Amino acid sequence: MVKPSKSMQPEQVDEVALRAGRNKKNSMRDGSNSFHNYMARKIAVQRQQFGLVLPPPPPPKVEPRSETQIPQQFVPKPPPGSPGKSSLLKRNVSESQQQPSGSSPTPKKHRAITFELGTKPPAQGTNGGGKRKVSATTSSSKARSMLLRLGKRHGHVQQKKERIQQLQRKSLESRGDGLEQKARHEHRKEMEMEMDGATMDSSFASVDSSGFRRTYETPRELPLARTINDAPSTSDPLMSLNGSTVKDHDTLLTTRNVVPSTHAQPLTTFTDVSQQIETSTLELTSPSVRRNFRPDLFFYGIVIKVQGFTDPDEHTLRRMVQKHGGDYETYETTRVTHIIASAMSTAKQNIYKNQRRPTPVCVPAWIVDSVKTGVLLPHGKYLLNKEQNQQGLKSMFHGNGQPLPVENSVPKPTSRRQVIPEIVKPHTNSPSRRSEIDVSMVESPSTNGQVKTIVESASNTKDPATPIIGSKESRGKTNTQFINGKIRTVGTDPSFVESYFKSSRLSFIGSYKQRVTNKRKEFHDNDVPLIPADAKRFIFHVDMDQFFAAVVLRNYPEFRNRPVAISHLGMDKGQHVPNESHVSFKNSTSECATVNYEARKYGIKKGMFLKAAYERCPDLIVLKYDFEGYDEVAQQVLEILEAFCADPNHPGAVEPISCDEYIMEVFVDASGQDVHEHVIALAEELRAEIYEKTLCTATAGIGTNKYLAKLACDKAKPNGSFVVKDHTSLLSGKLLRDMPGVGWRSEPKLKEKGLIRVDDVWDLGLEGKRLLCEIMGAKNGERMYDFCYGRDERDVLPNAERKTVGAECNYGVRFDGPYGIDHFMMELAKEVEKRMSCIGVKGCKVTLKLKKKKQDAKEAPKFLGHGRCHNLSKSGNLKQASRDAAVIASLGMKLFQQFGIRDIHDVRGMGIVMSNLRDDAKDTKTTNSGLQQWLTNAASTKSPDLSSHRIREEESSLVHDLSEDAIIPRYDEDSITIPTREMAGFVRNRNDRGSSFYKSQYETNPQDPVSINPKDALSKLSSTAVTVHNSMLMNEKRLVAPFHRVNTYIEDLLPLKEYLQKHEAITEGNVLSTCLVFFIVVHVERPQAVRPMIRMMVQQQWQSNAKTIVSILDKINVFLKGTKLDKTWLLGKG
DNA sequence: ATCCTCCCCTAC
DNA sequence: TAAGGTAGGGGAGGAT
Ligand SMILES: Nc1ccn([C@H]2C[C@H](O)[C@@H](COP(=O)(O)OP(=O)(O)OP(=O)(O)O)O2)c(=O)n1
Ligand SMILES: [Mg+2]
Ligand SMILES: [Mg+2]
Ligand SMILES: [Mg+2]
Repeated sequence: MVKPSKSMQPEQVDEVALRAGRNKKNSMRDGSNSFHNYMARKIAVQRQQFGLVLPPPPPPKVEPRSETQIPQQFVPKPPPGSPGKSSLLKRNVSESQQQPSGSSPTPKKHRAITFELGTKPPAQGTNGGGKRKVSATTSSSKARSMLLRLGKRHGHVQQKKERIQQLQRKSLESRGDGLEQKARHEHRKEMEMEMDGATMDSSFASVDSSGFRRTYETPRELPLARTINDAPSTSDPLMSLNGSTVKDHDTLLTTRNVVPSTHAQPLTTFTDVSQQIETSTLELTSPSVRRNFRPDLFFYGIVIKVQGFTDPDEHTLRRMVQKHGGDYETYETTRVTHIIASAMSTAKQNIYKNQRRPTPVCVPAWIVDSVKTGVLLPHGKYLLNKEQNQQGLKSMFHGNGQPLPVENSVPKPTSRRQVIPEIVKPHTNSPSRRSEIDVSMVESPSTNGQVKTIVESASNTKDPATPIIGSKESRGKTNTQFINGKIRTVGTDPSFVESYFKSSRLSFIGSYKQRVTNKRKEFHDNDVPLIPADAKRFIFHVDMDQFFAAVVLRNYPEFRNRPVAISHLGMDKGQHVPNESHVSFKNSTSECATVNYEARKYGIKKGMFLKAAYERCPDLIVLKYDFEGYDEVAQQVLEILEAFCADPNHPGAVEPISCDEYIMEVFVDASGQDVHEHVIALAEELRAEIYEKTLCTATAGIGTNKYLAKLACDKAKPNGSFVVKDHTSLLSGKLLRDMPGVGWRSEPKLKEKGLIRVDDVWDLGLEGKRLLCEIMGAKNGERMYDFCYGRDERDVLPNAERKTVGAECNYGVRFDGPYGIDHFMMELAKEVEKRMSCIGVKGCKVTLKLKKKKQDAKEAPKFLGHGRCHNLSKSGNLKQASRDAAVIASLGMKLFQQFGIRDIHDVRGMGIVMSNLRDDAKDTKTTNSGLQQWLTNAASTKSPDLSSHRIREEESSLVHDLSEDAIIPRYDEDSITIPTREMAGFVRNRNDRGSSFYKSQYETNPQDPVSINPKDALSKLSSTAVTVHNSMLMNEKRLVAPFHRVNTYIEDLLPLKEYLQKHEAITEGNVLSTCLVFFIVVHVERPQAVRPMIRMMVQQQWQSNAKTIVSILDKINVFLKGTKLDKTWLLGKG
């Protein structure tokens, strides 16, 4: 059994094992002692200096089930025998003991490792399929020792292979009966869909549009044996007909996003020229440059290496290139796209020429002229010894080999300008103009035949605007149920939509997160204390128990131990005796939002129809929603958590997930004895406070990442807390269905391939990963695979930027009254307008969502539900950002007509979603530049909101200046040998998308040693900061980098830094200045998270390197014009 | 290669 | 009779 050794993080074990195969050959060969030593020390150093990012030290051998079970005197325990913690625990244990048939008796972990060793495709290389290359580096030496320890297990490889074949056979077989299985699944689906008919018992109804969406949870026990009368045909003639209609409209009304003219950035005088020229010189430019996002970064995607003596010198060239978005390498790496040289021997030139993808060798004038012109000039005419190289290179790099006019150097823009419009015009201008909707168009034009159908079907009400409300009131049954003798629907009740949103629980929980984030923004209360430098990072996942029920039950203590469901049919507030309305439950398709744990014993699930719940438990107590109560409790909980995070003893940040769920990132002092006990104590403190203040119980799960925290929370539920010490035992037996990202659609697909539990993925190793990617998609598959090994790199984002605002209504949509589509549309638009003005945004893009009844669909199983529908959507753009309901509705109607709906009664739901949002404040914002804000905010430890900031030119200049200053070599000439090219950073970064366009195939082994000048090494360190900077600008289109990404880069640099320091090739001062620049230059999502690193360095270095620090600060202060940053800022308060 | 549109899926 | 929303991630496929 491979146990994490003392020096190894438990979480890293799997990673090491995973990478062992990849690095096996090299690491076996790598005998470099210093390298090995370095690696051994790396963890310790990392923890010391950047400790906040690492998982906790290995626990001292953990019993799988010895998790902390804190006594819960202060909260009511679930009633004895309830399916609470103990029984959940039991279930988990039994699951974990279950071995999938055919699995070997070897402990799972071993099997996973040996498998990977045996099956790793050798060609994968160091890039690791998007994995961080640091980890690969980190792993290699550890992997080596690991391999030694594992050596004896090589015999298992063969065994493993047989096992794989066996499994493959199995999966083939199951594919055979997979047909049947699939058919069965389809069958079930159809059955559910057919529950349209009142004939079906619809305990499990709740099926959506395409009949597929279930709103109840974990419907696993759904009986499969039921039958239906007829299987509806899968094709829908009406639909295809409509499809073609839509297409026709499409060509007429195609809408295309057009960058408004106001979008152009204030740039050099070359701006417009450059945009045009870039279009015409595509073959020379990275695709990204084609975007007019930042035309001044015309070197983006270009990576130069300067060879020999040049004029201007290497340094100047580097600066020029980086300033305009390009990059620079001191040595030849795979990233290099162009060699810059004034002279070169023929032999050397031939080397470049004979590469599989020749690297062009250009004269420095290419850079100089490009900068002068402000555009990326074709390098063709700047090739060194042009005549010699022209043939080969031209065909390589110039597509159709169009000869580049020699006189096409500097003043060419003018002559080009005449040519380009002919090419550009038809592509961008005309179609867009046609499609844009004029904002001034406010009148609803939609009174054509189609829409009029509505009115036809209307009852003969003369004045639909003033319906006689409650004419049936005298009957006394319901005051609000009927209107003019008809059931309230979108068609009969003019304010149906408005009141609907007030009563919809799903609308409530769906909009909660945005509501609360918005509220929090107003408070500006993000004063987060500094994080201790030696802090350890934990994620707390806090989820309220049976939330909707718990809140309501505060007013009904007598029902606490009775089965309770929350539904609209619940008894009135204040009423404490269940009335005889039980009879009405028997047929009710009202949904139970949640049920308490007592009711869950009966098998009642969240989202179940009331009639199904009642069937399972006739004693069920049904209570009404209390939305205000939910908001109130949610706010109390949030306040408690935020206060907790503001405590300097354990600072952190809260990300709201929903009204009853929060994720906290907490930095905990790890110097104490038992960290795990410590965090559990913290969690219990929190839970006690939550209960005291809200009388509702919460559950807390703690882990080193989001997934593990969630896992812990699931395990601890209800009313408990749990910290993950050994994630392997926790993951063992875990159903994949219970993983985030796996819902009711994916579950059967996974099952079909034999993937049911995490163990199944373990058994299959990389084959399992392949399957996951195949079923779940590349990204999700990869993520799930990582989850299976307890890995999760998702960042905690307390203030995620909102991208869309929408409102939809798929309930009660029947046009059986005076009000038609246009009214419905306007109601939705008004709702959207309301929501947009709440947060102060406008939008450019309008998306109309439509539910259209399937032709063969019967009446919906749910009362006034939508039944089986086609889900359609169509979008169009406004010329100018707007939130005006009339404008939105107008475009909405246009889009609606494009659907070509024949019968208005087929419409079962509609929604409007606005995107391409722009902040109202944007226009008036003439405040500090982003970098100024960042620095100032960092000084006051407030979280800046720069999420949509675009960097200005002077900011880039500062970045580049600082990065240059960081280079203070100690020895100018001596070179030093770095054990591997990889460590020296000579490997393409996974995020380097820009250079892939050229991907020079200069073959090198990343594990080869390489000799470099320390000065260049440092230059590499600081230029990485610039690389991040440029990459954020071009790829993310925003200034602020996610924390974990920055961390990745830091980790990338660590080995090199360490090595150089160890060999005294650089001074501490060098490192300090470089790192300082790095942190200052790279704008991180939450500056308070990186501040401890800065603090740490400054504290250590102040004595010996005050001069360096002061000079950096001076530069910043000049930039800030007034705001004074001094040592105190770097060191933090006190 | 990248963008855009339309769609599916998931979570609460 | 009841209130099946909301927002984001991601993929396929076509246009550029
Ligand atoms: N299909 C669903 C799922 C949830 N909710 C609402 C009611 C829940 O109370 C609340 C929170 O969802 P949870 O999944 O956290 O469920 P509970 O808090 O009710 O129970 P648990 O103790 O399992 O967390 O969201 C809902 O209305 N409909
Ligand atoms: Mg909950
Ligand atoms: Mg929850
Ligand atoms: Mg799941």
